[in-house]
Amino acid sequence: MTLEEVARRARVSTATVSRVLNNGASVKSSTRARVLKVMQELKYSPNLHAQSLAGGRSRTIGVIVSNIENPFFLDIYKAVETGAHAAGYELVMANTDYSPERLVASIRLMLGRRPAGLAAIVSEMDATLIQELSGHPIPVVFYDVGTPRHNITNIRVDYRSGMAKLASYLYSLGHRRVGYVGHHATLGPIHERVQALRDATGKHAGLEIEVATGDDSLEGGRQAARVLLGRSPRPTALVCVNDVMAVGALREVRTRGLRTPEDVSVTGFDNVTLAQFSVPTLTTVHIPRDQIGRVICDCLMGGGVPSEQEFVVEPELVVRDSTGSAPR
Amino acid sequence: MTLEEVARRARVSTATVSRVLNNGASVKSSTRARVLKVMQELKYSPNLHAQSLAGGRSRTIGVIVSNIENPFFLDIYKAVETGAHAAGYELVMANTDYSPERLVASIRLMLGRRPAGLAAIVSEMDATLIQELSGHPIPVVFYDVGTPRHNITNIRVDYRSGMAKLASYLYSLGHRRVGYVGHHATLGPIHERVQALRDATGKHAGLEIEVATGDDSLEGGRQAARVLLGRSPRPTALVCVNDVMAVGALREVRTRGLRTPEDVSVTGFDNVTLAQFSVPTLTTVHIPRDQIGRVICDCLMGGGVPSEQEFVVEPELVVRDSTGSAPR
DNA sequence: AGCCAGACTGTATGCGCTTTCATAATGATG
DNA sequence: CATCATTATGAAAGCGCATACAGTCTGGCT
Repeated sequence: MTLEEVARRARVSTATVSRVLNNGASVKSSTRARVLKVMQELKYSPNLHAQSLAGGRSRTIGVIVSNIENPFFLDIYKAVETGAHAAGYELVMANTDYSPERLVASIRLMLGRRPAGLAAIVSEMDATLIQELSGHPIPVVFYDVGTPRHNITNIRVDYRSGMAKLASYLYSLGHRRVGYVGHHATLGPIHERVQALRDATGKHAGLEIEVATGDDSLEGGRQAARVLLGRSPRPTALVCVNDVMAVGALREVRTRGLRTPEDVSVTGFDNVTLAQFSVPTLTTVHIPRDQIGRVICDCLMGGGVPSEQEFVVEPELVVRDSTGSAPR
Repeated sequence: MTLEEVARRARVSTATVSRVLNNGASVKSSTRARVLKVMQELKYSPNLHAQSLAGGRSRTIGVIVSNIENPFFLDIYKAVETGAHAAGYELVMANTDYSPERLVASIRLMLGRRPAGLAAIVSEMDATLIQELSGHPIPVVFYDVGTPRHNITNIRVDYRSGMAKLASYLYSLGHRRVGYVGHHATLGPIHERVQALRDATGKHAGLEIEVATGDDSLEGGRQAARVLLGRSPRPTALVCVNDVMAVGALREVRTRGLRTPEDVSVTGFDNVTLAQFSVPTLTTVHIPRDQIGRVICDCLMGGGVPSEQEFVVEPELVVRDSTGSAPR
C-alpha cells in the first residue's frame, strides 16, 4: 500500500494525500474525508523511511544505554520517553552491555537513522568516536563521559562528592575496613567512583578499601560480595557501585548467616525503586533520573539549550536500614 | 555526507560506492581501498532510510512489550535481541504500558518502519488490529493474545495449568483464604490467571479467593497487598500475578510486622532473577523466557517456522522460601 | 592480429514520500 | 459582471541509495 495507490483510489494527487497525512495545508473537508476513508479501507500506513528521506527531518531520537537491565538506565530511558512522546517524538533504544565495540556499532547505526538527536547514557567511550560525533549536525547528549563541544552537551554526576558523603557517613559509624563491590573497573566513570572512595582514605585515618568486581547484575553483586566477605579480616561495610549490585550483596550477606546491618553494612548507589523494597531497605545515594531525563529532552528537542554545555548533578545521601554501627 | 559525495571524491560512480558498502559484487581492490579511505575521511555513514527504501528489504525486527520495567518482558526482549544480532538483525522496541491505544499507535509505527518481522509481547489487544495485521505481508508473533492465522504465529502460556499447580500446592499447605494480587484485571490473559485460580476453588473445598489490584510494579504489589492484608479475617497466602508484584507484597507483609511464610505465604509468577534475591526467596512459577525468545527468532527470521501455528508453554512450579504451612 | 570471457565500472531508473511552484476553483467585493 | 484574494489541487523535482543494464578494460586464446 503506497501513498500513490491511496491517491489513485481517492481520485486526488499524491500531494493532496500527503497533505491529509500531515494534516497541514488546506484541504477541502470533503476531500480530506474521502482520502481518510480510502486510507482506512486500505489499512494504509506511510513508509517511515520514505517520509524521513523525503522530508529530511526525523521525529526520532536515539538513546544508547550501557545496560538496559539496570533500572537506573531504564528510569532515564523512561523519563526521556515521556518527554519525547509529549513533544511528538519517538525513541529508538540501543544497548551496549558496556562493550565499546557495541557502542561504536550502535552509534553508527543510530547515525544511519538520521535522528533528531542522540543521547548516550553510557560508561564506556571511544575517544575518537566522540570527536567524530562532533562533526555531525545532530545534537548529542552524553551522560557520564566525554566533554562538551560543538553540538555536544554533557551531563555529569559528581560521583566524587557522592562517594565522599558515603565514606564520611560510614566512617562516622566506625567502619574502617570497607569492601567495594564494582563492575568494569577499567571504565572511566566507574573507575572514578572507586577512586573517589579511595581518596576518602586520605581524609579518614585508618580507612581501608578492598575491591572486588562482578557483572552489573544481581548475581554479579552477590559474587563480588562473596569474594570480599571471604577475606579475613572481613570488611564491616560493603560499598556497592549501584543498587542492583547492592541487592545482590545483601543476598550474599544473608546467605552466609550474617546480618545486615549488625554484622555488615551495605550501601548502594542511584536510589532506584528496588532500594526501598529490599530487605533491609538500602542506604544509597540518590541520583535524580527524572531531572536527567528532562535535561536530555531539553537539549535534544527543545532546541533552547545550547550545546558545549555541562550539567553537573549533585547526588544526595539517603540513609535507610542497611547501614549501622560497625561491629566491635 | 552522501554516497554521491563519497563517489565524487573517490572519482568513481555511486554504483561502485554502493558495491563497496554492501561488499558484494566485484570491485578492484585498489578502488575499494580508495573508496573506503574516502569514507573514513568523510566519516560517512549511509542513510538507513534511503537504504531500506531503495533496497526494499529491512534488517530490523520490531518488538512491542506491555511494560519494559518488568524483568519478564525485558528478559524476552534480551533473548530476542541475542538471536537477532546473531542473525544480523537489529531490534526496535516499543512499550505500551498496557494501554490498548498505545499498542495501536506502536503497531502502526512499527508497520511504518517496514520491519522484517514483528513480535508483540503484550497482554492487551485490539481485536480489529490483529485482523488488520494478518493482511500485511510481514510475519508476526503474538505472545499471550490473538489467534494463529496467516502470517501470525502464537505463543501461549498455559496459565491455567500454572495456577492450578500453585493452588494445589497452597491448599496442601493448609491455606484456605487466599488473596490474589493482580493488575489490569480486565485484560484477557491476565484475567485468565485470576479465573484459573478461582476455578481451583471448585476442586479444593473451602478455598476462598479475594482479589486486589495495583500497577504492574513493586509499589503496585505493595498497595494491593495492603488492601488484602487489611481485611479480616486476613488471607494466609498472597498469590501474585508476577514476581515483581510479589516482591512488593513481601515488603508490605514485613512492614506490617508479619513474617513470611510463618504468618503469610507469598507466591510470584515468571521466576525472574529477582525472585532468587528477595527475602525470603520467592516461590514462583517458571516461564522459560529464553525459549520463548528463541521461538520468536525462529518465526521472524529463520523463515523455517510456518505461520498459523501455536506454541504452548508449560509453566513449572518452583518452590522456595516464601511459602509454608498456613498458620492455625 | 582477432576474438571472447570475465572482471570491473558507469548510467539511469525508481523506491515512497515531501514540497515547491503553478494552476484551478471558490468566494468576496465593487 | 469583472476583479482579486483565498483556498484547493495537481505536476514535478528530488531525498540517498540499490540495482539492472550497458559499457569498458583486461588477459588468454586461437
